[in-house]
Formats: sequence, structure tokens, C-alpha cells
Amino acid sequence: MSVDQIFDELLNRESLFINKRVLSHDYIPEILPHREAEIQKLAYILASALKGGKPSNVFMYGKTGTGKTAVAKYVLKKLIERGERLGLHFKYAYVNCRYRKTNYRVLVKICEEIGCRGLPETGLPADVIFDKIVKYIDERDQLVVIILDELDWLVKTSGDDILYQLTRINNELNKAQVSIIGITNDIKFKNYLDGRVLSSLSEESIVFRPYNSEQLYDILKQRAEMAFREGVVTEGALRLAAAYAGREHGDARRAIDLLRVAGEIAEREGASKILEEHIIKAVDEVDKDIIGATVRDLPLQEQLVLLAITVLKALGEQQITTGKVKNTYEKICTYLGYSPLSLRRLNDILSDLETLGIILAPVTSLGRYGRTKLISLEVDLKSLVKIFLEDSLYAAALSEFVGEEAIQKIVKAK
DNA sequence: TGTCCACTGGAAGGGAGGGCTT
DNA sequence: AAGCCCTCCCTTCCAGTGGACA
Repeated sequence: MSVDQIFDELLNRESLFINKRVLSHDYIPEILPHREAEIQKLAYILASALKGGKPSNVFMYGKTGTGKTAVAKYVLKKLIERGERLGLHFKYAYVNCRYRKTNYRVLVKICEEIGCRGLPETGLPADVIFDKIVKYIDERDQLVVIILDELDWLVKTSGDDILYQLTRINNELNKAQVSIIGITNDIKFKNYLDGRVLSSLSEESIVFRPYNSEQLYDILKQRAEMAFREGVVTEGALRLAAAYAGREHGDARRAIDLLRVAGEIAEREGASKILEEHIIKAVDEVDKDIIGATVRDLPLQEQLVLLAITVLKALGEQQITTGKVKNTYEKICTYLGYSPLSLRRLNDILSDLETLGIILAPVTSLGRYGRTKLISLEVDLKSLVKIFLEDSLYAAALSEFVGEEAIQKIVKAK
């Protein structure tokens, strides 16, 4: 089939989707099923702003895909709308700390979110940025809510200094007020916080329980009705997607991903309906997508270290120690023409990869044979190999150090 | 019981890339 | 332009360590 024919066929065929955007991660529907209680609680807390008061700071926790971010954004959107009708000026700043791991970058992002633009990514002292935020807010708004999503990432890497500053920001404001919503999926996270910060930040807290498969089914049904043409999604496919996502830990995001990818697969195959088989095919692809996105986002040196671990694993190495990773990593660097980093730095990279959930690296003593990290993969080796094969340089390194035959064996394994 | 391995992880500092002030 | 400050990423140095082994 020629490229033109492919385009023609695609244009002539009626798409299964009517609105694909409702299946994206940042879409927030008008109704959030099974989160009524959480919405109510947050609404009560924030409502005091409508009477000119300062809402309490809130701490929200729950696993990924339990609706924390969606609920926060949903209630704030409503609050801003209502405020506008009353002539009040509210705003919120959303920062995902996973992607802004230093205090400075979080502050810059808050600045951008509230509309104070044009700040440099580096160069200024952090307290200058802080003063800018204070001044900007005080001149314009009555209330700014700062949502710090995946807060544990920030605190683990940079400590809680910035949280302390932010929780005290109201002392510096004359007219305006700031409330903070902290979001995390790490329940133990509280242990890392200083007592003063903790008490100030968790004036109120909301816990998000995982969805069960029945609830996931309702969520999927709602999204399916908006995303696809009528009758495209079969009941069986919906039930299966809900069951798959419910089995992990009630992750709605994963359930919605499954539905979207299944839709794409069905469309590619020219099917007129989304069936259970499409969901089954989607499972593998969604997993690979999640790992792939994480790996592609890693800095070069972290990718090289992960590649070294992948090589060792692919070679069937039973006990992967820091020393072995260092050897293989250095060989790969030489082969690809990069200069390797020091052992000290490599050790930090291993800790980073562990924080990301890609590897497990507990420090273990091997007695006479020293103390080291024992490294194992937390993600599927096959998916990882496939991701590295997509890049021609990494593919060459895999072929050099593992061998073409062994790679094919891993890729084709069930 | 002491030794010793193979690291771990804190501390200090350097330099690249940037901005501000004078 | 010079001098000073910042952050970020990295290196060097080094004291500390858990447990198998002699």
C-alpha cells in the first residue's frame, strides 16, 4: 500500500473517536464519579475564601490515579468561577515537583503559574524569586492557592526549607493570602518533614482511597461515552479494562490509558468496535509507554547507567553490584565515545534510579567481599531492551555487549 | 575476636552557565 | 567591563561500615 493510499484510507474511514482529548491525563470532566466526599471536604475547606478568610493548608494523599490532582484542580476551578461572580480575584499555581526537584525551580514555576513571567532558569538568589512572588501576589490577588503535586520528590532531594518559607509566606503579605495544597502518594513522607512545617501544612488532610473495579468501570463508562462514537466500546472491553486497572491498585489513570490505547489499536486494525482482545493488546503497550517515557526523560548519563544494568541483566548476571555496574558502564562509555563519571557520582545516579522506581538497590554487606548496593530491575527487562533498541546508538551497544542472538531471545520471549 | 573488603555517603570545593550591580 | 552573587553538576577526599572469614 502506498503512503497516499494509507492517507486516503485514513481520511475516508470514519474514526472510532469523537473526542480523544477526554482520554488525556490533564482532562478534568464536569463530574468526577466516586469522589463526591473528597470534593465536598475540599470545597468546605476552601469555601472560607469566599468570605474573605484564609483557607487552611491541606495535605492530600493516596496512590497514583486516585484522583487527587483532578479533585484539587476541579474544586479550585469552581472556586475561581464563583469568586469571579462575587468580584473576588483568586488564582492557583500548579507545580509538579517530580519535574522540578530543586527549591529554585519550584519557585520559578510558581512565579510563572501566577503570571509573573520572564524569570531566568538560573542565576538569581532563591530569596529574590521569593520576594518577587510575595510582591506580585500582594499587588493583584486576594487569594493564591499553591498546589505542590508529588511533594515527596522535592523534600527527598532538597529538604523542606522551601516548604517552611511557603507556609510562612502569609506573614509577609499585607493584602493577599496564600494557601497550600500538598499532594503525595508516599504515606511515610511525613517522616521527612520538620515538625513546624508538618503542623502548618497539614491543618487539614484528605485521604484518597483506591478505586475498586466497579468504580473504575463507572469512570471508564463516563469517559467512553464522551470519547467514542455510540456503540463502539463493548461492555466486555470496559469490564476488562476496569478489572486490569483494579488489580494493580485502583489506578484510574491506567484504566483510561488502556481504553485510549485499545481504541488506537482497534482503529489501526480497521475494527468497528473495541473488544476485549484490544484491551489485552493494550496492556503491554501501556506498560512499555510508561517505562519508555520515564527512560527517555532521563539525562544521558543516567540512561547509560541504566543501559549498563540492562546489559548485565540480559547477560544473566545473578548478583549485580555497584562495582560490576561501574565496569560495564565504563566499557559502554568508551564504546560510545562518552567520558564516564566518577564512582561517587555513579552512586548518586543509582540512588536516583531507585527513587524513580526503575531499580531496587538496597545496601547489602557481602561480608569479606565488602559492602555494596545489590541492584535488581523493578521494570520488565523485555520492555527495557525494546526501549533501548529504539535508539540506534544504544542498540549498537546492546548488540556489542550482549550479542544479537541473546537480544532477540529476550525480545521474543513471552 | 579482629581483620579487611568494597564500597557508601558526607563534606568541601571547582567550574560552567547564568544574572545583578556599579 | 569587572566583580560579585547564584544554581547545578560534577570531582576529590575520606571516615565509616556490616559481616564473612581466618
